[in-house]
Amino acid sequence: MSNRVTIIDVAAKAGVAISSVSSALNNRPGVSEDTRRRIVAAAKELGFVPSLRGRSLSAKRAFTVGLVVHRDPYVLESDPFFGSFIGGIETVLDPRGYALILQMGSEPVETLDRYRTLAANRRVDGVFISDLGVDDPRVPLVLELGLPAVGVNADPGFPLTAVRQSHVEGIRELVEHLVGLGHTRFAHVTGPHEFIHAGQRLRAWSDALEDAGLPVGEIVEGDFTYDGGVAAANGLLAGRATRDRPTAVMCSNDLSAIGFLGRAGELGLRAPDDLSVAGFDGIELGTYVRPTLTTVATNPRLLGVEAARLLLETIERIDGMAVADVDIEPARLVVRTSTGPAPRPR
Amino acid sequence: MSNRVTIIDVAAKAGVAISSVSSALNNRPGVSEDTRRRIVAAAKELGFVPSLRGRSLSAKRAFTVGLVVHRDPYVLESDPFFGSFIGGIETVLDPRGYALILQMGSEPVETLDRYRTLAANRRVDGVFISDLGVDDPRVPLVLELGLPAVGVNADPGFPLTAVRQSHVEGIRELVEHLVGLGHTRFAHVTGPHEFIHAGQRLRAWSDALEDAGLPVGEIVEGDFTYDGGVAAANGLLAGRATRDRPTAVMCSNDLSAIGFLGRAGELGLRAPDDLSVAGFDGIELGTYVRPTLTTVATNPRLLGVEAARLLLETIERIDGMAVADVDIEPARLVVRTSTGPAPRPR
DNA sequence: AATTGCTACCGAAACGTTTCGGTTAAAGTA
DNA sequence: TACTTTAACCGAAACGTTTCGGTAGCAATT
Repeated sequence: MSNRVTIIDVAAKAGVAISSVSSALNNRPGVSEDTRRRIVAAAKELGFVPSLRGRSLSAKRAFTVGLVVHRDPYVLESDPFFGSFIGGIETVLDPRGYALILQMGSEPVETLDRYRTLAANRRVDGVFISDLGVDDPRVPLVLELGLPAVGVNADPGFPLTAVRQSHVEGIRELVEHLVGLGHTRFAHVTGPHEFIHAGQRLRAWSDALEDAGLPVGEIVEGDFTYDGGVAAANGLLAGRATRDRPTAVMCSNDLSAIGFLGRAGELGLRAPDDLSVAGFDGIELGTYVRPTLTTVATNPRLLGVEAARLLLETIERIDGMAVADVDIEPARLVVRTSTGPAPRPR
Repeated sequence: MSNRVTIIDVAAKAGVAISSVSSALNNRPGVSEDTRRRIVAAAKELGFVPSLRGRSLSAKRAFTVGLVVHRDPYVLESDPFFGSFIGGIETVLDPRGYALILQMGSEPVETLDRYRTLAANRRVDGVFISDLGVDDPRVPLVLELGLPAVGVNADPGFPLTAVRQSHVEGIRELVEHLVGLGHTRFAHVTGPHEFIHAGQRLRAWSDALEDAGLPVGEIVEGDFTYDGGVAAANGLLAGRATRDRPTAVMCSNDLSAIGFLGRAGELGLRAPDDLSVAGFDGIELGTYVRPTLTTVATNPRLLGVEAARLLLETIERIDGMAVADVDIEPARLVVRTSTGPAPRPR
């Protein structure tokens, strides 16, 4: 209601030109220490906060970055990734005067349109691209739009700056863990094949098993949901003789592993005695369910922190040079109680 | 890179003044149908999109609203509310040219600061206030700041516009359901007492039982987490004689109910035979766990839709009049398999 | 004493809209 | 014909910054 105090008010109060106020408050040279102090005092006294709108127009920047998530509502609901990822982003954005615009598109096309509008009216200075798909259309789009962007967990050769957390070490550790426990019959429940990280996890799993000289075993496609884990358990376990069942199963994420375990229990198969099951993600829920879930724990918060850092760097880059990728520490195996020695053949 | 096309370019192309372009494109009167068509054609041909920044400065509006969530990371992680709530908000915001700024504060004080900064540099035109606490400090803050705001599931007498989904019908239905099954020993696991909705649910539960002429039974404080449910089960079930245990338990949310059920199972108590357990929320996970979870299903998406509608109405209100509250259809009982007939005393 | 160089400061333009008062020309009235 | 009304259109101000070119004043140089 009371009209906002502007730079003009500060200039009047300090008895200087508005350009001097601007210079003083932004630590630009060309203003004496004396008047700088006077200006700062006046600004403080008046409670001056520079208008983002004025600054935006002048600087040709929105001081805002965007995240468009495109997921099934349910997957999003129960996915711990975004909460922490966004939390991490925030810790970087906030002190630097940026804010995050979040949009959701259920359909991929819809998502693309969101990016387009975001770019068209310059609502954001840059965007995050998470949940990368194979041949993700958002990549050529942001390139065409000239919109600064950072990819999350991109494959090598990604044409934009990317932040990554390697899956391979942790999954290799998991395989070694299972092999060490004497398992020989493996299975892998993937995520939807259109996401590149589903493929990355499968590949790490297969490679590690091959390197160990063991058969890769069965591979069934899941969908990252609890129900997908249930379905996979039905396919891999139900109505099979003991000797035909895998004894060590990795699910592509924790939620589906928990679903898998639940269904296995109903079928009379208890982990870790009858079979071993591991997930991927490291969600908190995995520490509460029984058996507690062996998993490969990622760090979405740190991923968010680094992604935000990279994006701001890309945006504020004066020259057109690309910003170097960042790899955070790899995801690591966390052994809990859902994995154990391979059952003795009787 | 190619410089953005502005209203000036459109005016030049159409051979009119920029004010005419503005009038034409915003459907203001004072421009003939003929030139309007010419202007629209020119704008389209040039691919003109009005600059949000220019518009913002001129209109003294950010065309942005804010949501600041303040929750434990873990609660947020596994809480299905925000995904759907935000999804609902988006469907309203997007067609009206608004966007959502999401911020997270883990500490309550931090959250307050976020609101303050958001308001100070006028980054948003209004905010949502969700997860209302008792004597929530955000309420006096936004009132003091003159920041348009909408509260979610506020108690009666709330000084701001609010959107609500009543709990009482659904919880009453739940009580009737349990009473009809012959239960007589009840217990309730609350949410953290600092949230008003935890109190609202408890009150509805107690009132319904009282109205049925039955003892309210034990009440233990939970925290909305899986682990909180586990702890509550320990307190209510472990080491007790059958006749001292409650046979019907409502947990204040689904996640803690699932934790409760998990721990009960470990203690050798199976739902629905040995006891009945119900939750509140209606999360998808409840349909997958065994037994499937009886619950009172809310509609966070619709809540988001209506909250956004109300907020935009409040913002665009010319007169200072308050916008009327909205009540969406009450949360309803969904009976699944975690509740059943009271166990026969032997 | 005249010239140069530098610092501190100022004024105005630019960013891209919307809005408001004013001007023109056509149409209507006496 | 002379006057008023009205619609269509225009120009400029306003929104609140930053930036850039310019000027005044002073010390240093010749």
